[in-house]
Amino acid sequence: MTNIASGNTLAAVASLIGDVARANILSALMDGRALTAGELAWHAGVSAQTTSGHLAKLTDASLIAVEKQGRHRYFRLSSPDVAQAMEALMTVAASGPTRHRPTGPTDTAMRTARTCYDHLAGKLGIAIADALTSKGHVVISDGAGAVTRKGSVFLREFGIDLANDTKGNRPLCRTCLDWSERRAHLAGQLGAALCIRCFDLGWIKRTKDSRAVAITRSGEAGFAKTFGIKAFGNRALGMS
Amino acid sequence: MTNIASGNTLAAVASLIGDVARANILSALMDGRALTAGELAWHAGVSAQTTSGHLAKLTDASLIAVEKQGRHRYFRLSSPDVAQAMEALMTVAASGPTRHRPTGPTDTAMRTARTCYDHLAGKLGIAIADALTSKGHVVISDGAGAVTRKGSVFLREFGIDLANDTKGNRPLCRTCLDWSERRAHLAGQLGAALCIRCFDLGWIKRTKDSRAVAITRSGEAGFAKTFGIKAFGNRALGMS
DNA sequence: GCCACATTTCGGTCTGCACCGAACTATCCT
DNA sequence: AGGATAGTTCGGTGCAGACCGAAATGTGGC
Repeated sequence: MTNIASGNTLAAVASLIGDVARANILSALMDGRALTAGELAWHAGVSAQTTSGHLAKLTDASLIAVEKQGRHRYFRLSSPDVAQAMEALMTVAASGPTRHRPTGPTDTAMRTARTCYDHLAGKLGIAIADALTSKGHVVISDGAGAVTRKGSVFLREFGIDLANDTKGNRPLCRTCLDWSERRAHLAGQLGAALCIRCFDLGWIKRTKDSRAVAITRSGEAGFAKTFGIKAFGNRALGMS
Repeated sequence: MTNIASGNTLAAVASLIGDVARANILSALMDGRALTAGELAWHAGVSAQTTSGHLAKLTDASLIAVEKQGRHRYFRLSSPDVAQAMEALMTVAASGPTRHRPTGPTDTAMRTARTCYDHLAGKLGIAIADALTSKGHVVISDGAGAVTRKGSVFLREFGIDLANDTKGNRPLCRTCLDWSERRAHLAGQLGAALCIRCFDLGWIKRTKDSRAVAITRSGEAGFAKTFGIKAFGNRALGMS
């Protein structure tokens, strides 16, 4: 019983995430959007009353934030910190002993391409990271990434302009360990910008009731042409 | 109830961390060392029998790993992933609504300087990161850090040699958000190397029963001379 | 004003599990 | 061998909290 401060409230937070219904709620919010209590009840798999209680607890602890809009209440993750904690827990969960992990259709879609709070993850996210790395546009090591000079030019052409710092150092970005692939993909400013750009270009579309994203026809062409990534959909995702 | 895979086992892991006794156990292991079941029982604040049960659960889930040595069983965190998840949870806990966070003497020591798995955290960790940043030895942004060319030279002189990658890109390092200071400090390869070097130089020493580290007399002189960090101990930590 | 829908509050049930006392196994020491 | 120390297993107790039914509050549409 050394430090009360860390052990105590740390347990409280983990305990909140440690309930299946609440974990499902938080997972559903992992794409960064805000959902209503009703939608979250559906995701949680429990009744509306029970969900209400869960949402109150999560809000109290500031894991999620509310915004009232008419007769709906929209809930979202209160900060990227929460998303990062969730991702870290998923990584631990995925690296643990392989329980019978049911690989349903939704699961397959999730593994192919999904949003991870504000950036892309899954096979697509990793393929993009690999493509940028192998062409020398970004350098990744030790859980971090940096955009090279060459990369800055490439990204600007693609429609992304990242701010250099005052001394002209190349912009850095966070990497995020993918729980499904156990590989690093791009998060941080760059990851968010890439994700937004792909949505804007119509290369990917959100799917209903899931964080999985679908790759459109033009997306298939675009990813192949710009990043050299081919073979989407049900087939394995690879690079040229 | 969309994805069973993520929601399910994620909750199991979080639930394990979400018990006060187990959270204390994991916290005690956060300095990367291996402790015996008895020591962990003391940290957990519960009886040996109860602790044994907790340790079995944590081991089953691969959150911790055991090593038998005579009549002792040494437990340690099974991977840096677990440490990262813990750190992420602490960050969320610290950013939440300020409960009466008891600021005892141990707590003060923890805030001043402590190990965070394999690197330094607390005021000291941040002061080092600040010092290296302000002198242009490392660049930090977006949850990542990079060592500059100038920084490589400085570190080599200090006794740390980090491997450049094949293309001669400067080594990157992970940063870790400090739950007590809400600032970034250096983790990853660089953070670990710095920590080891400071121990080797005798600038810091481990304290009994805590992750807090004590700054030695020679450490005070060394940190001031090499990094320009002054005013340790009970006084506030600052930079010249 | 009235109905439909979204969400919360209340009350009560029931399960899960953290906890300890006591007894048991294993290892080291002399 | 005998005693001490480290750790586990077993059995029983008690509390916390997740869950739902029913009813209340709030909000928008007609």
